[in-house]
Amino acid sequence: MLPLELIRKDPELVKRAAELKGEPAPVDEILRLDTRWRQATAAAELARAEQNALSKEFAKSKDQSLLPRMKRLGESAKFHGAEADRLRAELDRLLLHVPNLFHESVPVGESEADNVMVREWGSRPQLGFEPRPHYDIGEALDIMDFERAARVSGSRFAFLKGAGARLERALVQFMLDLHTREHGYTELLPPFLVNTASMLGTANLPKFGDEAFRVEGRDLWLIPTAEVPMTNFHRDEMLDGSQLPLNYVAYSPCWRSEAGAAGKDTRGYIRMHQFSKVELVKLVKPEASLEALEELTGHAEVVLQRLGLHYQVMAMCTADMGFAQYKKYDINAWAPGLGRYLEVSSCSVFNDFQARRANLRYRPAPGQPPRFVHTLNGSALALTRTIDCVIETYQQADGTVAVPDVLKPYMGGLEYLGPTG
RNA sequence: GGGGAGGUGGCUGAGUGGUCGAAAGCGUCCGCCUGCUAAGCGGAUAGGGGGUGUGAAACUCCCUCGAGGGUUCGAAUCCCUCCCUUCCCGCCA
Repeated sequence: MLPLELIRKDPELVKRAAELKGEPAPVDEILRLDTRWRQATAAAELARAEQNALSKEFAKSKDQSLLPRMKRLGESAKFHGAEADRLRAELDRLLLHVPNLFHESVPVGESEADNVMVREWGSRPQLGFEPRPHYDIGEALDIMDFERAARVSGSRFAFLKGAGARLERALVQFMLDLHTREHGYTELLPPFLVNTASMLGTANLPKFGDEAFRVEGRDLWLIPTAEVPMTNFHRDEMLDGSQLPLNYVAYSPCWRSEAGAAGKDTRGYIRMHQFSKVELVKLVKPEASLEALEELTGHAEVVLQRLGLHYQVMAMCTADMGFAQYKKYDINAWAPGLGRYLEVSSCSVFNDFQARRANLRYRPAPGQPPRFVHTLNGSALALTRTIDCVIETYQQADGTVAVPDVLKPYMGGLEYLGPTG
């Protein structure tokens, strides 16, 4: 959420940013409501001030003749106050629909095609034979099962089996160990269901409710990402400046309805209603947030480097960036069998956009007024697509899949995923 | 699910109708004292919003004691609903 003062002071800036992001922003409506709200507030406060003054007098003098006036003032304050509350509620509702600004370094663009590659690591491997997609390999080795998953749950679900299930577990373990031991993150195992307030805090609501699954009859949502419980971990707290930055890593399943993706990535282990992810979240001081984004992105990249997977880091352009992000990098890893890059990570900085919604504050130093923290998050990594890239990159001519060196300790020393695996 | 207790500032915790945004303590900051540190002494210290206004300030008013509603001229305090925490009982992986 953007501060109302900013919208008042520079509505054109807010409008322009929203336009470039391709998001509607009810700026003019907000300005109109703001004016009316302030008028109603002034009227209510005037009446209440007078009422308070008389009330003090009455407490001392018990002068009964004051009562009728006090009663009238009370009614007036109530009347204007109710109007002010109504306008403010509408104002707050609209404020939740105003997208975040973006950093000046974000490329202006109209579509995915305008994203800018900022670096790449490795190169497309030459396998010396026709590479197969992960779903063919997975089914041939009997480590991925889409048919039974469709029967048990529906489309966009999968079973992993045997060495496939173990591979995902190994990857999770490897990522968590890397980030906790080498990158200084504290591990959380968060709740996988959260309430509406948390979804609002990270800006998954009100705009993206269609994307999430909701528990019927309860105020609970299946998390679309661990970012939601993680970023809300310190909701409504007053942090001490000396505690920052806070770095958290968590494994969780993620659930998404994929409402807008009908017909897209229907084949394979790519776009699932449920997928596993290792997520990084940082709470930092405002002046440190852009640097923290680079650091966070780097931490995600290390995972791919250790796995020996070729990838590109893309700076998202305005149109591809989304409602809440201030700046965002996607990391796309190469899947030789599919012959395309898969988005395995998305790393974003939100500035104080989420912090305002979730009331994440810190006191820079004793005696100083509180400030909002800046929040960041990034996948490191999404397991589905990482597994695809591992399988497709390490596939052998004989149909087996070599286990990357870093994963061998997590796979009980297993060298190859084979039919017996 | 049944019954009890409770949710107050950065923290602990008092406060059952007006003089309470709120005692006291802790923490923190400033000053004094001390060769230095500790101790001691004095002072300061919640958040949010509106108005006037400035380079910053300053002044002033309003709101906020878990959330929402009600009673009252007036609510942290009384009533209702909900949420959360905790204890006992029941159920249960």
